[in-house]
Amino acid sequence: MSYFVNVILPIPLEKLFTYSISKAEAQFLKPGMRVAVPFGRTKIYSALVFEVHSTAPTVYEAKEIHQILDEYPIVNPIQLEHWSWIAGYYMCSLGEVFRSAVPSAFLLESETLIIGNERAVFDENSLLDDDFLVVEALQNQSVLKVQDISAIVDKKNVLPILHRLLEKNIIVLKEEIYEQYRPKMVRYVRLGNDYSSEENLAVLLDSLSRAPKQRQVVLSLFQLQGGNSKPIKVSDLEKSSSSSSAVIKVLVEKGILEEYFIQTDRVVYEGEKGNLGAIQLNGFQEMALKDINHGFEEGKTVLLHGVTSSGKTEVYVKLLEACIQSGKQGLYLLPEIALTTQLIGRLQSYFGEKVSVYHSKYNIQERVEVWNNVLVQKPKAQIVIGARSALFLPFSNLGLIIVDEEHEGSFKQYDPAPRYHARDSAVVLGKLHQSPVVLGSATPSIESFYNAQTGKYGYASIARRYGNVLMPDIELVDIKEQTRKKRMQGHFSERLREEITEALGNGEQVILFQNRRGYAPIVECTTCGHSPQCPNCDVSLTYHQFKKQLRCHYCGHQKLLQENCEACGSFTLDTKGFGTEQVEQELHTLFSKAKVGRMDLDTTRKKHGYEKIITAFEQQELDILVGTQMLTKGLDFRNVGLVGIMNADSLLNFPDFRAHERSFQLLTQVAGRAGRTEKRGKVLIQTYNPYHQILKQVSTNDYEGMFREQLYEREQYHYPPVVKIIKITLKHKDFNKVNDAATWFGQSMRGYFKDNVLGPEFPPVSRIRNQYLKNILLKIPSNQSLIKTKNCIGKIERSFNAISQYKGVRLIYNVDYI
DNA sequence: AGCACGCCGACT
DNA sequence: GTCGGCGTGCTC
Repeated sequence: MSYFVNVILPIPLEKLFTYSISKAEAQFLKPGMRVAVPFGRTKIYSALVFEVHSTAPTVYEAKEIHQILDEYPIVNPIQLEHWSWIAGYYMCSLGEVFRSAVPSAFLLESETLIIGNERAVFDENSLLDDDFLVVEALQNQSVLKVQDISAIVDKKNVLPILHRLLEKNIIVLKEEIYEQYRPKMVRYVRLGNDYSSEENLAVLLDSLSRAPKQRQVVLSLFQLQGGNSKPIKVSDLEKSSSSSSAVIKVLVEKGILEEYFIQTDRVVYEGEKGNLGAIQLNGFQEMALKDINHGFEEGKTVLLHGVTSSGKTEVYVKLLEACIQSGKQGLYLLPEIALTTQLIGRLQSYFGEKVSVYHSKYNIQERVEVWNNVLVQKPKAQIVIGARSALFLPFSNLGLIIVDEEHEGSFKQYDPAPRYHARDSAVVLGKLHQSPVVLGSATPSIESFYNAQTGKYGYASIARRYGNVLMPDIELVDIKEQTRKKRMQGHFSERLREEITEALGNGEQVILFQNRRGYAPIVECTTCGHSPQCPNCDVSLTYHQFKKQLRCHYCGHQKLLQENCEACGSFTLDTKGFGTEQVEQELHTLFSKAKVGRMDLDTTRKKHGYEKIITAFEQQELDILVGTQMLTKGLDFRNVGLVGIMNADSLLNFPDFRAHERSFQLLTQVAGRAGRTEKRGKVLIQTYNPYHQILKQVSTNDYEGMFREQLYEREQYHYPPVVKIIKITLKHKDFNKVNDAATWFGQSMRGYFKDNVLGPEFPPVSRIRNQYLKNILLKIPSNQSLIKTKNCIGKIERSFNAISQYKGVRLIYNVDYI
């Protein structure tokens, strides 16, 4: 009998691949273990075992696996089931889910190594120049990588060289896969065995009298040890003896010191022990908790709708407490940007070292550690707080999933596939684990609130702010009128200036929100009207004053701003629109004494940039903080008396059916940053259109009014949650090809789905990185089968792929597009 | 997705 | 003449 495995490869191919294995391997291998397999002519990939069987493939000969990479499954059956659901629902391959679900360190790829053949006999003079360079390099270094060769000969394509050398038997190739994860080993030292007794030590110190540095090190070691036998890190010793590693190295070589290694965790929590159960819920929170548990009993996902600053976190803590007391694992999902030190710190102070954190700013090594801790159910990973990808950790015993800020669009992955929504995938994961799920928000998404209204989800609410702090007082400022009366200074209305002055006078801090980074989104020549465009994308370049640069926010292209117009040469350049940089600059002139900070992608790109700004603001080193929507998320500043929204219209006029919902959420969330203590906070919203319905609803905090109105509109025009939508994007560098292909695809779709197909239509930015885009939107009414619909799209795709003139046009499916 | 193979312009 | 460009087809 022969044995086979079907494996998932981390590539966007629909099928599983079959490899042959020995009987022993068949007995050892389990689904969820990784194997290295040869793929194509040269590559070796890490693949994940999906099933072990003994049915030989009929139309091809299965290759043998290269090696087994795991001793036990790193992915469990529940995950595989969850992945299958994601692949099916979001229309992508299992391989794509695999690729984004596991830490990249698990996905080893092979690298071709070039090794010199020592026994080769050849005439050096017969070699070409390039070949000779390689041979020469191999004499110094026994192993070379392909990119090394490429650097040596300064050519991109080194295959011909390798071919020639291979033919002459001068080199051998080897495919090597690397385990990327290395446990972190910390170097420790102790005194060598010969010197353990006191007399010997005296002798030793004597003998070192002429080597003061070394003597100092030995003395320091003693001090550090302080009588007990705890291990001493080399790095600590270096520090306390203020000597170099060279000195220690000499001592080790002399045998006076002995070094040894201990494997340690990269991710360690260094705080106080958790003080479980120390929190006391107020009546409103208590009610919400009861409602949530009631929903859980009915087996429902529960929406927790609590106004900003109502103390949802405490309710989560109570839920998590119950979860870990029953010995289960808890998962707390947050949007990436809301994963602040503030919140993590709070959770850790409740749960101590039972909390692990998992998000994209962690390096791959740290992620592997969290993964492994969850896999073996270590207590230190009993609660995981993380961004959307934490959903993929190998939980086997989930007892609770919290999705906080559930309305956040960033829970939906946009690119690459799988384009999954972490909130919805979490609900499915909860079902698989029979674990309850709570979705929390101050401004629930229309979808979730709709689900709560229709009884699909349970509902709990906290309508009061914690400590009975009043909701902020929201005032709309008509900047059209202000402009007419010439009361504007830069982008600041008279009211805003007054309020800022007052707040600063009271020693309060101010947050100003402008949802656009850079100085100005458009630079325009007032003589000829020309404005610099991105060469790769169909957008104007944004001016960043800091480096006098023009930048494309889509592809990252940048160049220096010239002083005169690049089209007509005149010096009459002007800017249109404004971003955070400009607000910051205006503040410097208007409030020259205030210390101003800016928080946007440009100032937080570095690993700790974000934290630095937040800490500076928290510790009141800054008076005014200007920022983009980053500052709406989960930040809790005590001393903010005023929040100003520089321009609400840019949000409201966004060409999308969710624009109003999103504006309401964003504005309410920013407003929520104001006045989190006894004093009532003030919010000023500057707008050209103060009578806009959404702004009124924001100012009266009328979520339900907003919901009713939006739902009515979506029922009228058929948008979610009344229908499901799939956005299909066609992408190619040739404009006409995309156009024709999209027309064909749209027509085929219309053949099946009639008026439920919208487009094809060019998106607002129709070319990104030199690729043209065109979208088709499919609406799926609730009574239409999703599976049948997707099968049907699949059929159209197959016909499409058979048309040679559309070859190379990429199809991108985005289910539940946000 | 990679990556090989194959065919075509522009330079050492 | 080679070098490197991209189109095409396949991967157990």
